[in-house]
Amino acid sequence: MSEKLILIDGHSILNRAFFGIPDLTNSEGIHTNAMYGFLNIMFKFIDEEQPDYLTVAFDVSAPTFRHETYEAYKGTRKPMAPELKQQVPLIKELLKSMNITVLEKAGYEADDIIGTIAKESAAKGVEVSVISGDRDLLQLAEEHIQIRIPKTKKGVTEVENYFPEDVEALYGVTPLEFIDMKALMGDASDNIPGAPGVGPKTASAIIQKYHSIDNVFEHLDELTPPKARKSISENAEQVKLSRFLAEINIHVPIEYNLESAALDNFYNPQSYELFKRYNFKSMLKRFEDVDVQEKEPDIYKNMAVVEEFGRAEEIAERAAKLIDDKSNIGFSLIFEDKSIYGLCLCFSESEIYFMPRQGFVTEEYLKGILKKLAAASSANKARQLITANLKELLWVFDDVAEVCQEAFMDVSLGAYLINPNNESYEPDRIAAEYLKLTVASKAELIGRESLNEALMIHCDELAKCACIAGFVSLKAGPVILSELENENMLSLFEDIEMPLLFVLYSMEREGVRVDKDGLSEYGKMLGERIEILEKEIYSEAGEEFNINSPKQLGVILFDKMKMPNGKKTKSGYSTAADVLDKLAPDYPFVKKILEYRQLTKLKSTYSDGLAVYISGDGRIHGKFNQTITATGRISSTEPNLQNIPIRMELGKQIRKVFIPKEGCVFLDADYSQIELRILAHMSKDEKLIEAYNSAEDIHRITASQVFGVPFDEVSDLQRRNAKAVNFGIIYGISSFGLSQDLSISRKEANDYINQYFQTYPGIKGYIDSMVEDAKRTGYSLTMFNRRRPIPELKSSNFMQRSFGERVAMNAPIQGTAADIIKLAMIRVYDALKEGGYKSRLILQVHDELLVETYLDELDDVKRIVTDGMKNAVHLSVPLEIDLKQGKNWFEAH
DNA sequence: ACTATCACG
DNA sequence: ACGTACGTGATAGTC
Repeated sequence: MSEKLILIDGHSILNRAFFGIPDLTNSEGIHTNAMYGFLNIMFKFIDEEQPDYLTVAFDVSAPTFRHETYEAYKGTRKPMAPELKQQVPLIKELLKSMNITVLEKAGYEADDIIGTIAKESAAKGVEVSVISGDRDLLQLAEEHIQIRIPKTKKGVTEVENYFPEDVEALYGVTPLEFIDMKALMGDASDNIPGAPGVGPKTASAIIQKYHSIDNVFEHLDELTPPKARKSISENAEQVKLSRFLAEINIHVPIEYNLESAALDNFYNPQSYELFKRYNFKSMLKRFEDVDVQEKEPDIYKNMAVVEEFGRAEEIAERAAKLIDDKSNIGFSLIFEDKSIYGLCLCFSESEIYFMPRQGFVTEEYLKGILKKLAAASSANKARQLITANLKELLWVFDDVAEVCQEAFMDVSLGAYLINPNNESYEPDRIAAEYLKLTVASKAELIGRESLNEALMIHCDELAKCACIAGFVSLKAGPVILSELENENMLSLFEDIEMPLLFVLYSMEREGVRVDKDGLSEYGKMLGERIEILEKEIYSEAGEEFNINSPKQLGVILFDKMKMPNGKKTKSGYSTAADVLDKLAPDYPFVKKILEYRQLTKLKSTYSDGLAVYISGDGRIHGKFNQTITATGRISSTEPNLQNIPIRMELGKQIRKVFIPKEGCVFLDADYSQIELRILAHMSKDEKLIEAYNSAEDIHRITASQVFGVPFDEVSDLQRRNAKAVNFGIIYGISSFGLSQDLSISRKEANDYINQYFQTYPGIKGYIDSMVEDAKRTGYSLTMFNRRRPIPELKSSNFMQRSFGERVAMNAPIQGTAADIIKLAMIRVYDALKEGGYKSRLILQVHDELLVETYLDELDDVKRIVTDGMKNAVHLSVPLEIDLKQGKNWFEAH
């Protein structure tokens, strides 16, 4: 069995990966997609071929040229995108850390190095695979050298393999003749000019006949077709130059020791660090068998699992003393549902204690320790108890935490404020970002087993997990706080987000009552209608198919029934509602599809979907997530209670099953056009401010002013258009988007926008300055200093950059609205608590609050909600709300 | 795991 | 010339 060598054309594969993989960024903002794609391709070939040797060749970054005129060609090349450029040195570093031979040589291209080594090695009897993204290298193919070109099609990587016979089969010429062929046909991607007008077909035919460029020139007179003859003779110099450029130099004077390119210890602590840093999660499992954990901090060495009750007592005492001394304590709880499995208290790097529940150390005991510390720290108002994901663990605290709010600091929440774009704010991510420390994630330590099982199997892992969280919280807490202070976000953190955490917890705990029977009846009704529709659809289609499958539906509509293509295609036909809407007037069948879609959506997502979340108390306790959105809004999951139907009549009916408990009514209040009012305020446009101060109907008055008609004479169409422009402004206006929304031409849309800006000159200036500021600083800011970094603004990609600009216009407005309703929620929550009311805030839907209100408190609560919302902040326009009450959510909204 | 679709603000 | 409105989450189908 002969030995195997894989040679990789570094830049070519990196380039392919860059354009083939969507943009990825790690927590430091480093782009990683090209590296990720490169490694994927590399691993694929290594896994498949199991080579003995591996070498990657790169061009030297300084421009190299072999010929005077060559410089000119290079010069016309587009500069490399900065997102790709920054990854070039990083991938080299990464490969070197894996002990992979990386070659580059000034004055020579990667092609030349690869050619030289491939020929040399093949001569020694080694089987060589050359991996490249383009076909330049086909000329190297010979008996023991194959060229392998990976191509990504529809997400699947296919490889084209070329031995000499494959080259001949495809081009009709030998690999060496391929050079001559290329000299004629040129190669735009490699800046080889060739003879204009001569394409692959002609070039192949000519070379098949004459075999070389020299011979071509000798027989120039007899060359056919005449067009090619003319082009080649007129561009003789250029063709000769092309011949020169196309040929790979296989005599590069480079020292290459095959033995040192042997595969050796890819997976080591150093490369592990880099894989973690770049967040190549799926590849980390390749490190499994290797002991790479050594480089982790001394957390494990310094942690102590406390087995004796007496020792636990000492630690509790020491903790109390530290709180008195105004020191911080990092802590974490291991818990599931409401039961505690252990508590970690971390006082310093060398004092990390984990107290598992056992013997005299009962759940109550552990809870008691925390409660005492919370009470003491609360009195200091110093947020000395630091942890991650505080809201989740409030469930095991009973109500104590709520009265000790100022005892706590949540590092996850702080890290979210500093950069809300991150995927998660778990301890491992916080350690990486703020402590430059690699620690194991919870998933790595205990996987996705339930804690009960984890406890039996990996007690150690559980302790490690707790200690990491405690340690990271203690260490990262002050770092995050000082960062918040530097960015003037301390007030946002302490006065809005931390208090809100307790409000959200209370809302989760209260939940919302749902009429289970009503819900199942609603589902049954839907089911019956779905069944009828289904039969009709099958009979009209002439066959049974899965209506829910866009693929199958597309075939039925556009192939079988020959409806005009909605043209929107990506992986087949688009069957989205806006496409079907256009077909519906002409095809009753499409109307049925749309209705079927609507009904099945309601049944699966809402009727059946909600039912499984009703708990024993007859209520749904959804989660309100505080660290998800980039703009500062909260999000709702398990289930999502922020997208319960309301726009369509049938869907809206489901709100009738959301009911208050006995003796209560729902009080529902929503802000009226809060985002537009914020726009008026922040832009300081006097005309807009005056408009909103004088009228209720914002869209109508906008129409009146923009189109210059009296308020009472605004037509419905004018109002609709004005409304669309208003929304457009908030979303980050573009004539295309507006034209799409209103189904008008881009030009008309542009006219509307210009008219709007003319009417309100302050708005134009405002949104321009928002974009400008964001471009300068790299982030946008809300009224309350909430920031959103917008890295897209620096992108070299037009589409991404435009997206960044729209985000820069939208984020301050949407974010300020989020700030304001958060303030309102805190005000309402505090007022209810301080007044000793039993009524509770239970839902928030971005600009709407729902309060389960006791009848005897109704008047007071109305006042509290109205005041809490309207006076959350004072803008230069009033904040109006619509307040309604009802015996269910349908009535109340 | 990813895509298409659709529910809400 | 590029190809789009901003922000979310759940479900079903497909790979």
